[in-house]
Amino acid sequence: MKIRTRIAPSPTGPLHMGNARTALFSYLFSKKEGGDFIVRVEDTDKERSEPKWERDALENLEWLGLNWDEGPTFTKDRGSFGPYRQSERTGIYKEYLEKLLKEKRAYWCFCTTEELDAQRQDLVSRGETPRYSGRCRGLSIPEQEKNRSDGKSAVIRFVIDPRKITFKDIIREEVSFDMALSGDIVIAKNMETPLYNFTVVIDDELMQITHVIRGEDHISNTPKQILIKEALLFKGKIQYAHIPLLLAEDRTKLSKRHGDNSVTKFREEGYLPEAIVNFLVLLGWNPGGEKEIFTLKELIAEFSLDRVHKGGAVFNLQRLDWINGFYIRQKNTKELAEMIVPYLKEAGLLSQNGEEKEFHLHIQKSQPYTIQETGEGVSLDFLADVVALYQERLKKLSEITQLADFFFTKELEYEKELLSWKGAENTAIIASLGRSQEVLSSLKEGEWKKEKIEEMLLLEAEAAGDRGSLLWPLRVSLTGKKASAGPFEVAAVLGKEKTLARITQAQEKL
RNA sequence: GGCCCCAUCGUCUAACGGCUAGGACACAGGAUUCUCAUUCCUGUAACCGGGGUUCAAUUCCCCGUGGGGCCA
Repeated sequence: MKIRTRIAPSPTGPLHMGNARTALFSYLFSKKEGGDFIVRVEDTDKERSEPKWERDALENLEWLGLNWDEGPTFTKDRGSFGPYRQSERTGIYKEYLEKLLKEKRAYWCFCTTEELDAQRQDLVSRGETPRYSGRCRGLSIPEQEKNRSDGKSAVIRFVIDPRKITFKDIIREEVSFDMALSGDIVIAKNMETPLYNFTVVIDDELMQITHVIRGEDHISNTPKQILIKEALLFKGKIQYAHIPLLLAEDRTKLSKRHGDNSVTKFREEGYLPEAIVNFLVLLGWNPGGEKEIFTLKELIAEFSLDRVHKGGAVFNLQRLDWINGFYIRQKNTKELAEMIVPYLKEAGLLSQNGEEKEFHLHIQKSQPYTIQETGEGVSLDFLADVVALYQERLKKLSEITQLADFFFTKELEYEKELLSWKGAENTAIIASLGRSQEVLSSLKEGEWKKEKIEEMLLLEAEAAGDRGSLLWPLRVSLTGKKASAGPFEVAAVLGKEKTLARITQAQEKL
């Protein structure tokens, strides 16, 4: 039988990292077994569900590379299991609701909030578990009908069989719950508004889901769902795997309370999808060996639920940063150049031809970008040269604007004291910059290459005895920064004219 | 409060009765170096506690303790 797993995001907010990890585990498990991965949108909560959040979920799953075989916007084959939005399945749920009602496995409950509170208080005061008393269960169908036609507000409750339910969890072995401790649960607000524990059972059955892989926070819902499934006489065999939770620094479940953990936010900050996938999969799963860098493809081959942990895992940003930096270093610079364009644009450093003002129009095709401040046209190759200098320094793409802004500005702003190497006086600095200028001026246009620049400057620097006395002021004059890429490569990318101009500007500051 | 789950360095984890308890991130030191980063060395750092079982327990069992989740 074909393995079928699903991820069931509810579009009431952005897809977050916890959802993404659950989706990843589900995806990897099904793909490893040659099965199908399904996206089902759980949008029964009409007030809080919004199309934009569905879009957010689908876009991010796609961005992470977790391509689904069936889902609301795409279906591989005939799509006989759709629709994939719960809001489009109310007719289906209604049938099953009617069936349960007719067979008295469910009933209308007319208890008011006040009455329920009172019942609860009573049980608590006697030291018992607060749960629904079952008061409305005895109502005959005509009584129920009468109450309803009287317009009394009501919900539909499912009769919980007070048995011990034991199920096998792939990760936790046997788990059991004594359902005698649970009252009858609400499965629908009305015929058109079924609730989670009910819809999930129907959808998993009808969509022929074989493995439910979800967060541990759902483990206590499982016995309820099993009871509903039995009441509906569903035949599908479902295996459960409750994966450990993603935790924040304070070791509680990662949530909005801990800040924005949406996938979109990480994407916008410049985390790479392969880094996020690699990072998330190692939270709760380990491959057995000491290898820790994995592509999605490798993960499909190696993933196994047997090696999933039971305890929750803290979401450790430093480790994500390290993995992300690693993947950034693997990219070729052309690719990276394209990836940093949005950040440079966002920061107002760069614009793209044809997108804005008409003064861009005369710029050549080979120079599709324009430096905002100077109006100069630049090529992708130029951006590749820039990003190459910072490739090994980037933890995330967004950092490029802070690190390499000096390539995109007319005037550098920095304190003149920064030019001083080991407390050197102004006259010494001016002289040092003068020597750099002299050396660099002597280079012909064709010689303006990093290697040649380095060779010539190093010669001069060695003569000075202390390299820093020459190189530090030079580097600061070009970048305006305490920390940056080296002066040779910066000069090479900057070009002769700008390099010399910046050295002069530095001297004038002193 | 009830039920359920969990427990190895700060963090992610390896170990499936016998090892100086391994790796990675982070941190500290060093090498390279004008700075930062990369890279390469080195170091600090963990078996929650108590009982069993066993020749031998991080590992198996029980009880605590601690943490978490769900329901209310």
